[in-house]
Amino acid sequence: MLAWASCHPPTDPFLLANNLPRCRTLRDTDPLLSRFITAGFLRTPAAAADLILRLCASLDPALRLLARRIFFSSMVVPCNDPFLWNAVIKSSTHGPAADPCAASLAFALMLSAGVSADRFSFSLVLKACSQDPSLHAGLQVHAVVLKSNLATELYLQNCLIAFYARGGHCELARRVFDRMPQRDSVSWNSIIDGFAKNGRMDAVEELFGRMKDRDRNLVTWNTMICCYAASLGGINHARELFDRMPQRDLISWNLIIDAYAKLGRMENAAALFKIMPAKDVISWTNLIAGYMEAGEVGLARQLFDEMPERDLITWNVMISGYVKNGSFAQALSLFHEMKTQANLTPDAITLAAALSAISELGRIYDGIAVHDYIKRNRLPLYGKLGVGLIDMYAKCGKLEEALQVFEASGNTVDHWNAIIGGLAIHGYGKQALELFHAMERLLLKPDDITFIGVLNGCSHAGLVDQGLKCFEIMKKDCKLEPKVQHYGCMVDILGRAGRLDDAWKIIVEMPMPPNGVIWRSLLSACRKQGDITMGQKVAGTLIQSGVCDLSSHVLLSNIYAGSGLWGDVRRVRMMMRQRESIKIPGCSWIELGGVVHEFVVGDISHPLSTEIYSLLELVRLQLV
DNA sequence: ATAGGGTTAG
Repeated sequence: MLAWASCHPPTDPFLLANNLPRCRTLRDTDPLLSRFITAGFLRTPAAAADLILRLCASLDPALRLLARRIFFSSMVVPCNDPFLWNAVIKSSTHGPAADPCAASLAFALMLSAGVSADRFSFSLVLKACSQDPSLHAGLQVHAVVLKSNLATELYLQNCLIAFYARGGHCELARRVFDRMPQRDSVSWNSIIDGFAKNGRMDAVEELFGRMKDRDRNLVTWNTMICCYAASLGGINHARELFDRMPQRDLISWNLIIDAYAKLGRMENAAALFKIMPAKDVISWTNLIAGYMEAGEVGLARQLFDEMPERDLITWNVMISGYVKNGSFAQALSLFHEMKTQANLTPDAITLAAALSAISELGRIYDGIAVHDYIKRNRLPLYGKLGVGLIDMYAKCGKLEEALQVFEASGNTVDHWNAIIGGLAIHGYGKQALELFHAMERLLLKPDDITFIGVLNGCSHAGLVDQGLKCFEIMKKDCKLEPKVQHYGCMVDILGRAGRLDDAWKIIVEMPMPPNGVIWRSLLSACRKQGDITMGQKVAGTLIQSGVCDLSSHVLLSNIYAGSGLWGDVRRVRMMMRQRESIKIPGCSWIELGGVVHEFVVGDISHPLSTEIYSLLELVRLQLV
């Protein structure tokens, strides 16, 4: 418990807070707390209550945490007024430093302190409970509602419907709804939205049909547009509703335009965008996202430059849009522009997009800078950020660092996939396999991406039996249907081991048509084994199926060359010339002294090529 | 930052 401190005329708490370096953790706020005490903010319970209220409303997470700490350690309980309790609960429910557990805890403490909860307390704590996937806390709050004298209030019934609907328990929401003596628009809208979000269109239609026309308001119509837009083939129905509704607001327009954009129907989206009466940042951002998804990077950029204001989501859409379309350099330059010019703080989505651009470009120093930023700001690694970091370090060849991040971050399948895949592409097949078995021991369910990594690792490390075994585990134990990539890995594994007939068998027996990559993988195995008969058989099939391209010709001619069949080499070369194929050279990069050099395979004119080749040779020797 | 709530859009 805090002692009530001696008096001093209170000044502004935010002036005191601003004079300290930015608080990031509860510990950082300790000096601030002692200054609050000496300044007299905790002189009386009333003064303390005032301070807590102000801190709870702050946008600084550390200050909100401090408020809760002062509140709980001093037990400022002003008679039976729930006002202060509600402020504390709200500070843990909304905005920065949101913490559903703290909200439920405050609510429970409130009840045990003998303060009876009011309508605000219930609605706040129910909102906090809906973040928790388990129903436990929420069901208990429901019981407290029923025992209180507020059980019959329409407003609280609506809160309960929203709580159950948000958690996906629409049948329970329906039970509350059905037992209500009277309902208003909010009740109807909440229950409809609950069913809509769970794909229960049958219930949505039934409920909407039963609604009286005077109960249907703008929110109802917008909710209906939203759920038809999200359901398969529902766009025309959504448009019908949009045209039929009595009046439309900005949300209605944004919903219908976004529905078209999500389907890639950009001409419809753009037409409506042009005629809408007012546009906000969401309208612009949705249209940009649609163009990015459709691969129209230029049009997206044009809109981005044209729009009056951009927020964090706009920048995120642009940066991840560039990444999706393979424009990694543009993604990175926009990322830097965002920090320097837009004065916005990147969030986990921005950083994850930036990391994937960085790993594609191999810009390890940018990657380390992002990692430092994440560490400085204590951003959690359990989501996409951890995965992005592991992937970035692995793709840049820094496997030690990748493993370190892996150990420090969350343990979702995606984290495991990133590290297993990273080890695999660098030839550490044994380690990839070990991690795969560790995953099994932890009863973590591998997915199809996991197996691409594992099989890839077996292929690179020549682990034939283990590869075959994993393929069986995938089908039998995990009940996963192998995709064309998995069959490709198997062809690779068998081909490298010289089991060309088995590889051939995989290709002809797989349930989907083989692609060019898979044939070329076998063809290149034929070249390595010097198996002309199989090589010709494969090449023949390739040419017949029309997926034959230049690299297949090159492989075939190499097979002949390897066996000294120079006549056949000439024949293939002739075929290549006849098709007037243009050689698309292989391209790679390497980093020397912090500068990334792009170079083209076979391009002797590159000033660094000699150096690069000797370096690559060194790397290869070290790996052996 | 300056006193609280239930339904709709990225």
